[in-house]
Amino acid sequence: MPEHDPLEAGDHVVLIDGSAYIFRAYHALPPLTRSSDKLPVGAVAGFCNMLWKLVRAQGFSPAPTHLAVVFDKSEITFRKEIYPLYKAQRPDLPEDLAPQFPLIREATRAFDLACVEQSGFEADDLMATYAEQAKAKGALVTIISSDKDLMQLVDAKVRMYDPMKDRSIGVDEVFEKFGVAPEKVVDVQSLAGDSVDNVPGVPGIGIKTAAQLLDEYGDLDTLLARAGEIKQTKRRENLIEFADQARLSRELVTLKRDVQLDVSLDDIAVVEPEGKKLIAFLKAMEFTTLTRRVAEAYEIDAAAIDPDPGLKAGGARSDALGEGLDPEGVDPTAAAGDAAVEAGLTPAALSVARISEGTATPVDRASYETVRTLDRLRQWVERAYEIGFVAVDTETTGLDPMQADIVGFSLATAPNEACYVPLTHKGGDEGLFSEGLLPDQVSVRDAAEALKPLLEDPAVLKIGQNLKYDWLIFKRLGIELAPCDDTMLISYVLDAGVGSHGMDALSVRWLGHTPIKYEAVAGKGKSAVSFDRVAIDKASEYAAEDADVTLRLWRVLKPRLVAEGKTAVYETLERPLVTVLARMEERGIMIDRQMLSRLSGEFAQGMGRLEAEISDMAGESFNPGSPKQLGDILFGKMQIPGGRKTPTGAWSTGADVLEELAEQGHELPRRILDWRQLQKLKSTYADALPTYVNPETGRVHTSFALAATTTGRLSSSEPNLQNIPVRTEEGRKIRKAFIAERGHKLISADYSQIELRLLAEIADTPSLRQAFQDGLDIHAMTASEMFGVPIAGMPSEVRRRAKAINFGIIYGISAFGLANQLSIPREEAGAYIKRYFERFPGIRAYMDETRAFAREHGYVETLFGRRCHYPDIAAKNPSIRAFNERAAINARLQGSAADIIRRAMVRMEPALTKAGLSARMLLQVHDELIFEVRDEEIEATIPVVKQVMEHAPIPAVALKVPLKVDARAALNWDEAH
DNA sequence: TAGAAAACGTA
DNA sequence: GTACGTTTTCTAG
Repeated sequence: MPEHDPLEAGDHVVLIDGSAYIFRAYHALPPLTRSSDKLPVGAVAGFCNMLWKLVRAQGFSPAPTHLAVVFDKSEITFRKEIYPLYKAQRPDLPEDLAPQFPLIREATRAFDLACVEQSGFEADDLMATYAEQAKAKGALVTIISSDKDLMQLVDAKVRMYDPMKDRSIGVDEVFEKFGVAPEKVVDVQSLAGDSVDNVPGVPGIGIKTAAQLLDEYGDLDTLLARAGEIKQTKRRENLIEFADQARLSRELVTLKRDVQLDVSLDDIAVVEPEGKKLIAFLKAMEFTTLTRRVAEAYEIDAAAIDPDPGLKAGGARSDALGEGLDPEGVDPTAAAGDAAVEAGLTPAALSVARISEGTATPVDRASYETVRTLDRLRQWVERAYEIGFVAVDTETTGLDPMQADIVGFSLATAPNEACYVPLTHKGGDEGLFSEGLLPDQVSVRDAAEALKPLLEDPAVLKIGQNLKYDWLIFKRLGIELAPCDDTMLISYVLDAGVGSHGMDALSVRWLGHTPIKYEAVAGKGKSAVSFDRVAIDKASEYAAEDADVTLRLWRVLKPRLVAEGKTAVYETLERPLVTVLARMEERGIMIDRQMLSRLSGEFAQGMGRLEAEISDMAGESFNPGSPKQLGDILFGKMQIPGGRKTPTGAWSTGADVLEELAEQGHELPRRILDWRQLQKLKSTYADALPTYVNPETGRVHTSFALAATTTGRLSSSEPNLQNIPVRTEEGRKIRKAFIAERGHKLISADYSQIELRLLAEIADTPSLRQAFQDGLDIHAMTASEMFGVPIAGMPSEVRRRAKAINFGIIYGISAFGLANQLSIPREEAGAYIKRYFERFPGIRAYMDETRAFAREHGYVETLFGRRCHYPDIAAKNPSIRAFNERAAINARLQGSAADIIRRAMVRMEPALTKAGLSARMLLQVHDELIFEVRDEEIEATIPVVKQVMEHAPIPAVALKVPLKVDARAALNWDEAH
């Protein structure tokens, strides 16, 4: 905190009535919207211009030494308590005004000025108190407002200024308005009342009469005491009858001048704004003129400063989905619009407000509680019930949710309101027999029992980061977490392609806060300990912070879903998949370890044979696995021409290079290729897979990542079961080792040509669409169109080229890439592409449109509204730019396909259940689903699976192109595929 | 001993 | 030409 100058005589205190300013500016200034996303910013612009003039002391003397922008806090004030009708008939906020409130607060912070609000009090009371204190110290006060309620404060040292009319309001102007001196203004208002604020006053008495009466009787109390003397009958009767109402009105209109201020007068001393922060804000608002002025004043290059990322245009667009959400698939507690409705804000306004809230309250680790007793835990559970949501995070002994044991968990119910519940932390002594639990911990059994009703209660939303992990941990404790919100997935829906979605990164990005690193509490590398060996106080800070941060992220990110029209994407493609994938991981798949072990031996033998031949041919023994040594042998010692270099300048010994050399008749490269194949199959599959078998289940449980790709595809790891070999005969031996349990078979169901079909759909190419509708061989048909060769009796080489072109199109084709793929000159590849576009002009248009859209918006969207961001799409470097363009073109197709199979997966289990089938979905490999099915249910299951997959786009999107799914059952994955 | 690079498995 | 994850080797610390 900067040092504040104490206020002294002669200082100038400026108080801005923030809320009133917004209303006045909104009505007085022409409407202005931010050009990129039409966010209304008229009042914000006026406000910023005014602040800039104030801090630069332009046309405003003396220069302010202290300044605060004062807001109403939208809560119950003492006035509401004494008179519930007070300000009860305020009209609803205009839709384009509401979002400007939080922005004005942001603007104030950007100017480094104090932003003051205090619950229980209106802005007027706070200003009255500041004015009173300033006056007492001999300072001059200016209140920027035209609210007549503030006129009671005016005197020789306190003036008002109406920013809209640009006029000063002193004692004379107040007299003009009320017909009395400022100190009598309260009495006038008590009599005359105020229809706007619903202050009752005395019927039949307006300002004029009130002033006249007060002139005659002196003050309100005297007047009411002597009301019987008044000649006019009606007026006399009213004054007597409504005397109490007048006194009540006085209580309402009299401003409190003795509020206990949270922010002292000294705290609002003016400091020079930090130019960069201010420019970042102004740029985000797209106020170009003021940005330029500020930049000039500070001699800063505005172009070098990025717009405030939390505030810049995010593109508030409506949902791409026209479908109503499946009623059964949507959680009642998930209604993201609720918060907006409650707060009386539009979704965009709430979103902006929450983004600024994110950085407002610092994380205070001292506020966290370590829960030591079941009683305290029950109180936290009670608290979660009260508010209807709770952030949850588990701490465990490892990273594998199928093996790790719970050590403790944390809960958070509000920012800085978080706790950690240690369960199984262990003591320091390393004795062989005494692995003693530390004292004062709730037992796992008691905790699970206390938590289960809460975590399974459909009325309480559980919030987490990467909840699939915690879901599995709780599942193993007999708890099925529901309903859930996952901050990682919300971030992924909103910002796929922008940074990572890990908690630490999100915290830095949205909360400006760096959480404690896991390594800092548990150590890393050799000295790492499992979490149950971490001291409880350290663990507590770390874990409670995780829950706290998760909750804060949820408050920031969740409203963005509504504001940016991405609720349907989140609700249909992300949220329901958490449990679907968790169950798939939980089931795992069976492998034949004996078969893999035998294969490993075979591969080792083959490698040994090859190694002997290789060293013979090379004339020396070397490591065939070393690209460096191999390069030296091939291109150094053996002087084989035609070598290429890798980007780092080393000899390239990739498969494509070795393949070329082999075709030229060189024997050694062929042997190396064979050796590498065996090496790969042995190390990555035959040897590695058995190490992943879970000792308790005897099966392999992969981990599917939901938020790892830019396009919406899943990824699989530990082990990656999405890259099990299939292309070569040797490789397929590995695949044969994936088997079904006794009495079952594996069903593999895969979409045929789904991305090409989506190309035909999205690029709206009738000839391609027709080909799919007619069930033609699409590559042959392409070849026939391009080269004029009839499909019947087509040479396989012609079809192969057309197939390469079709794939090239999906990948965003370049002549360079196609030439590489087909081993033809670049010119020839270019000619192919040209001819392709002549035959299919719609596809060229599709690619051009996608490029232009991505360039303009920085993202593309799938058929289902999923956004894939490409922040480098406008890079100056042409190869980076071209790469991003190809990726964006591919993303619409790959991403739409990913959306479709996600939809199928979400619907699959209910469809199977409904059909009375027990099939278990085990794996997803991008366009393929693997099931384990009881022998007697195979025939009934296949049509259900096909039906769900082929109709997955309905009803969100009705494709003109049919989707085709091939499904087969067998004892192992190779034969099912 | 950690991280980059090269290589290669899949859709 | 797109999208991934894993393994081994190599290099810098």
